[in-house]
Amino acid sequence: MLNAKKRKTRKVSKGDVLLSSGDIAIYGYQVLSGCLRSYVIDRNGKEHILQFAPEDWLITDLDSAMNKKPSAIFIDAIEDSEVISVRVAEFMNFHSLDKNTLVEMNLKFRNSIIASNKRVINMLCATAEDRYLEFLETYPDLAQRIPQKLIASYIGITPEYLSDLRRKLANK
Amino acid sequence: MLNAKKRKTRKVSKGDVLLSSGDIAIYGYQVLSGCLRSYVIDRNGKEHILQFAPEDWLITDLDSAMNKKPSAIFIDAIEDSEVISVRVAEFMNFHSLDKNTLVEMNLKFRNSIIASNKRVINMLCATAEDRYLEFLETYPDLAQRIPQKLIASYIGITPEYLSDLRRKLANK
DNA sequence: CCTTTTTCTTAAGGTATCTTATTTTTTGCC
DNA sequence: GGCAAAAAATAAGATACCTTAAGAAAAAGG
Repeated sequence: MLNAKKRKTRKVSKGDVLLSSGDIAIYGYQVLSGCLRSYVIDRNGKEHILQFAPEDWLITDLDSAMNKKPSAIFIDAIEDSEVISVRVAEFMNFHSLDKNTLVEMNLKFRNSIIASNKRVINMLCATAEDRYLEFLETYPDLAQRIPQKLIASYIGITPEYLSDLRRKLANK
Repeated sequence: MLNAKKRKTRKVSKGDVLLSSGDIAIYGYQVLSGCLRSYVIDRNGKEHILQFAPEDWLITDLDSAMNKKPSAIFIDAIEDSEVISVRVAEFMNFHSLDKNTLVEMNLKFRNSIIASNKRVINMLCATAEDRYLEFLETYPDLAQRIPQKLIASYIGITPEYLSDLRRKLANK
C-alpha cells in the first residue's frame, strides 16, 4: 500500500503514545511487529478500545487526518513495536496517485468498512459472553499476549465482569 | 458516483424487501426519495437496524456483494421510495474504472468508515439517553417521519425503554 | 531474588435495561 | 367516520452488567 517516498520506519516502546486526543492526526501507522491500539476516553474517564493493530494492521484516525480536526482518540503501543509511519494527508491526495494505488486503497477501505460494520452488528446483537468468545476466535494470538483488562475494554465490559464470565465458562 | 450504464431507477412501496438475509447482494441502492433501512435479526428473533437511508444515502451489503457470500442483513423500504439500483460487483471491478471514479469511490468509502467508526464509539461510550438525543440531532427530519420503535431498534434499546426515556426527558 | 506494581479474582449491592402484559393512543383503510 | 391494526405508554418483576472494595496472583523492575 505504501510507496517509498512516504515511508519512515520507527521503533516504539510499550506505552509510547503516537496520537493523543485533541491533536490532529498526521500519521497513520502500519505495524511490522508488536501491537498498537486505539482508544477513546469517555466523559467518566473510562477507556474504550476501538481497535487492536498487531502485525500487518494499519491504524490511524481518518476523520482527524482528513478533516484536519482534533482527534477524539488516542493511539499507543501495548507492546514494544516497529511501525511504518505514513503521512496520511499526502497519501490521501488522490490526484497525485496512480491508478494501481487507488485500486489498492479502495480494497483497504472496503475491508475496513466491512470490519467496522461487523463490529456494529456484533455489538447490537451479541451478549458480552458471545463477544468474548468471538474475540477469542478472531484473535487467538492476542488473547495470550495482552492483559485481560484490554480485552474487556475492547468488548465493552468491565474487567471484573469478564473475570466472572471466564469463571462461568470454565465451569461448563 | 454512478455512470449511466449501471443505473436503473425503480419505485418501491413501503414494506418492499430489496435484500433478504441469505441472499447474495447484487445491487446497492441510492435513495432519491423516501427511506430505506438495513437491519439484522438476532438469534432471539429481534431486529436491529444498522442504517437508515433517506434521500441521497446509499445502502447495500458490501461484504455480501464483494465476497459473494450470503448476506446476514435485510434491506427494505420504510416509506414509499424511489431508488437507483447499482450493480455492485460490476461497479467494483476496479480495473475497468477510470481514475476519477476511483477517486470518488475512495471518498465515499472514507466517509463510510468515518461514520461507522463514530457509531462504534457512540455505542461504546454513550448511554441510551445520549444515543437518543444524538439521533435527534443527527436526523431531526427522520424522527418525525418514522415510528419510535424503529428509532429504538437503531439506538439499540427496546421500544418500551425508549418510551420511558422520553417521559423522563419530558419531565425535566 | 525480592519488592513494587499491575493484573486477576471474588463478592455484595446497585443500576440500566429487558420482558411480559395491559391499556391507551394513533394510524391506516374501506 | 368508524373499525381494525399498529404503535405508544405504563407498570411490575427479572437479569445483565456495573461499582466498589478487598485479597490473591502474576509480572516487572532494580
